[in-house]
Amino acid sequence: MKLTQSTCKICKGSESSLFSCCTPEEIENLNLATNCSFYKKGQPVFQEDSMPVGLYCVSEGLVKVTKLGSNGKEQILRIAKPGDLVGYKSLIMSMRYKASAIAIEDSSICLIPKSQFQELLNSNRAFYDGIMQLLCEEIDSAETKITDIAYKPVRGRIAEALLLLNSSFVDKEQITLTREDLAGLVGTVKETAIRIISEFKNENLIEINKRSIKIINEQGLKKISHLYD
Amino acid sequence: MKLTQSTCKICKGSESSLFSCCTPEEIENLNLATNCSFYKKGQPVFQEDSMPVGLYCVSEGLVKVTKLGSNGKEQILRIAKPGDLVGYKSLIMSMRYKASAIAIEDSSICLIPKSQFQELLNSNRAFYDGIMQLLCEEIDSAETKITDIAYKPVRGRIAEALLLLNSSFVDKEQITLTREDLAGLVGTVKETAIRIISEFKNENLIEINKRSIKIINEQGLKKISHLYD
DNA sequence: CGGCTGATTGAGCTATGTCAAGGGCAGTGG
DNA sequence: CCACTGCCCTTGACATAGCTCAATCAGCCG
Repeated sequence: MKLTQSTCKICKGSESSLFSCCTPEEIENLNLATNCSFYKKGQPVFQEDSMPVGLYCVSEGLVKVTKLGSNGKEQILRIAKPGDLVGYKSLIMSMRYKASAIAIEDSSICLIPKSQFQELLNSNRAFYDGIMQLLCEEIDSAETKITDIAYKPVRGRIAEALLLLNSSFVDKEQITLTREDLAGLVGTVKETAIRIISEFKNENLIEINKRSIKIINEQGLKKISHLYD
Repeated sequence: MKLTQSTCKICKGSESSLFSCCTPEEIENLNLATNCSFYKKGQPVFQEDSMPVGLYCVSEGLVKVTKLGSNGKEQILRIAKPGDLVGYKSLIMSMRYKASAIAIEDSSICLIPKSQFQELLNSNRAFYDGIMQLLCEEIDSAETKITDIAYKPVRGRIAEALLLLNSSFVDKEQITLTREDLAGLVGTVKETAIRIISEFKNENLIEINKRSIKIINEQGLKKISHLYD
């Protein structure tokens, strides 16, 4: 994978990015202060219980945000893709991270220093509002996840996760997560995830090349995912 | 239960309340616009999928915020006690409620009209910051809940829930939730919750008078709750 | 070629859900 | 004051989804 030197303009470009509400000068300031680095697949960006020093913005690659559960299993809370911010909650609360972030692909990730972030928060109301929206969305998805994990069978959760992954990463059309990460995402173990994936394959809902999964019957998966609503 | 006519001063009094960062005039304005009503146990305050008209503030009583899961089981996302706000997320996002709120005790609940809420949000930075803190805390607790439900056995989750309930409702020292609500809180079914509660009773961790639960060995429960971390 | 990482598959086991049948207590109405 | 009714709570018996453990396989890289 080739990694270009990132600038915040790139992220501003992505329509989903929060930086779209920043002025050119603000972006320029960010650029000056911001520190982009490269993370190899598997490398941690930050760790649960450490203190945040700034806000991370994924420029290229993919990052999983995980929390350690009982018996050491890891629950994936969300997966951040280019343009996504990571670690803002702990930064806002000025508390230790309650989760870890780990690159699951070779990634380029920028660090916006805490001071810059706070300045933006203070000076740019739209930015502040945007962060608030992000927080609200995160609550929504967390609450949905709670309800799913509590009552929806693994089969339904995997179907749902595949659909979600597919819709978020439209560009690539292939889901390349490790089976173990997929399991962590829906709160089950590797083996169970694998079994269900092969069921889906046998039912012609998905195709598998090498490790990566391609959805070929979206409707079917949707039906399975909502079977129990 | 006797319900007095509420004023926002009451909520302002509770140190946890967000209104403590409001000026006396702001409080006075709220009082004028705010509309307090009484809800009988079991009565809905608002329903999933309806549009928010304002912010609810629990003055007396207890309210559960629930989401319907697969097969119609209800997951309790949180329980709001006097001084707590309910329904701010959907209000901020201007979206339909993603959860319902139901009184689980006879309650007195005030409705702050949407316009008032937004005005406060716009004019009082401390209030805005406070809401943001609330959102962050909610994410934290939701993410913890996800991880717990995914990997911690019911026994541990019930112990945890009892401890949490106990610490939030210090004044009453007794947990009076229905077994079914307790089950909904930790994502299991009534029968399982009941069985585990009787185990706890047999192990002298809790006492039961009538339906209500009193913790008599906090350390023991903590140990069970963290057995699997 | 050997070693490593991840994917698979099989065989059991167990926690937890489901179904069904009481039991107790509180409020209501005669 | 008693019987009735409607909540909850409780317990037992049983079924099964999903977890654990263990063995094997397949691709990949040095």
